[in-house]
Order: sequence, then C-alpha cells, then structure tokens
Amino acid sequence: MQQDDVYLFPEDAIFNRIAVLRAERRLTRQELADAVSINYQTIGYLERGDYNPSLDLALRLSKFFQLPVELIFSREQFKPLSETLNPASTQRNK
Amino acid sequence: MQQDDVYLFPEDAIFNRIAVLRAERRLTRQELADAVSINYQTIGYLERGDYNPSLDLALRLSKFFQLPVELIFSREQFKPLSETLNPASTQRNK
DNA sequence: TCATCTTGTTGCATGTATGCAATAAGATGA
DNA sequence: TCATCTTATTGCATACATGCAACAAGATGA
Repeated sequence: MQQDDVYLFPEDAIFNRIAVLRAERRLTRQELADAVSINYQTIGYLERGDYNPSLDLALRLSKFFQLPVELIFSREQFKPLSETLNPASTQRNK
Repeated sequence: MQQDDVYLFPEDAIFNRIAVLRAERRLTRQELADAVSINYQTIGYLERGDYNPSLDLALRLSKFFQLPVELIFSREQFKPLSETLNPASTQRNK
C-alpha cells in the first residue's frame, strides 16, 4: 500500500490491542495462544484483523490480560496507549 | 426437566443478563433487536442461551445498555442483580 | 369472540471463527 | 553456514452466529 493510498475500514470492523499487549508482556503468539487455549495461528489472524474473536475468546483474553474487554477491543480505532495515558504528548506529524 | 434433575452447563457456556436488562427497560425483543440492528429472533436465541453473540454484537449491546461488557456477559453464572447490589439479602432456600 | 402482540420453536441458508497442515521467509545465535 | 524461532500465508474442514419464514400458543384488550 502506497504512502497516500486511502484505506477505509468496513464499518463493522473491530479493532484490538492484542499485538501491543502481547509485545508489552514479551510473549510469542504460541505462548499467548497456549494461555487462552487456542491455536497460535489464530492469534495471528486476530492481530492482523483477519477476523474477530468469539465473545468467549474475547472474555478469555480479557481475563488473561486482566483488562476490561473495552480496553482490548473496540468498534472505533484505538489511539496509541501512550497518547491515551498522556494526552499532552499528542504529536501532529503533518 | 424434573425437580431434582442435574443439568451441567458446558464449561464454555457464556451467561448473559439480556432478558433482565430488557425487562427493566420494558422493551420487547423486537424493539431491542431494532436498537442493535439484528433480527428479533436472535434476541430470543441469546436470552435462551442457544448461542453466544459475536463480539461485535456484544459490544453493540454493551453500548446500547451503557454497561461494561462484563456486566452483561460472563463465563460464570450471574448472581441475581438484587443480590449483587445487596449481598446481605442472600437467601438460602435449602 | 376475535384480532393483535409477544414469545417459543423448527428448519434451512449463509458467513465467519477456529483448527490444522504445509510451506516460506526473516531474525538470531551457535 | 546451519539450525532454530517467529511470523505470514494458503488451503481445507468444521462449528457456530445470524437471518428469515412458518407455525403454535399464551396474554391482552376491543
């Protein structure tokens, strides 16, 4: 995808922070997958947004990360966690 | 099912408070279904526990009821809301 | 009584979440 | 260099979420 190509997400897409949370905890997909009893490839599908998890899996991930569902999954695009925690840091790169 | 038949929920069942929340707000299934853009029969399926909603639908219901996902859906059986709000009221009917 | 509303149920169709196997490719470290 | 780890991708199979149509049955109110 080129620099200024525009890509519109479908209105029913669900965004998630799985990759970020996994990176923070320095886990491989295999380790995270084991922790929530799914196939490691499924973590890849979720991180890439290929499809959404079932509610059951979302609740298991929420429990594993010890975070409310809404902090991991959202129908709106997430702002970077850093920005969420310190709004003053917002960068305008335009 | 008879009085003392034992029914074990499958370990992966998800419980929900949709029927209670809908009753509180005095909505028909049709009205709730319209509010979250699904078929009214699907509300029936969810209330009866015939199947779980997708994460997308769970988030829409959560938004509609203005409640966190965890208060509507759980991998554990819910205690009655009344008991949750006033634990001292717990009844032992044995 | 009759019409309407609400709910339960059955049956069929479609799309999607998930598993799993196989392969490729980049990173890392011996 | 070679082996190993991690990730991406493709293809196939299965289970389940959802829609929709049809019908039955209880409640309610004219």
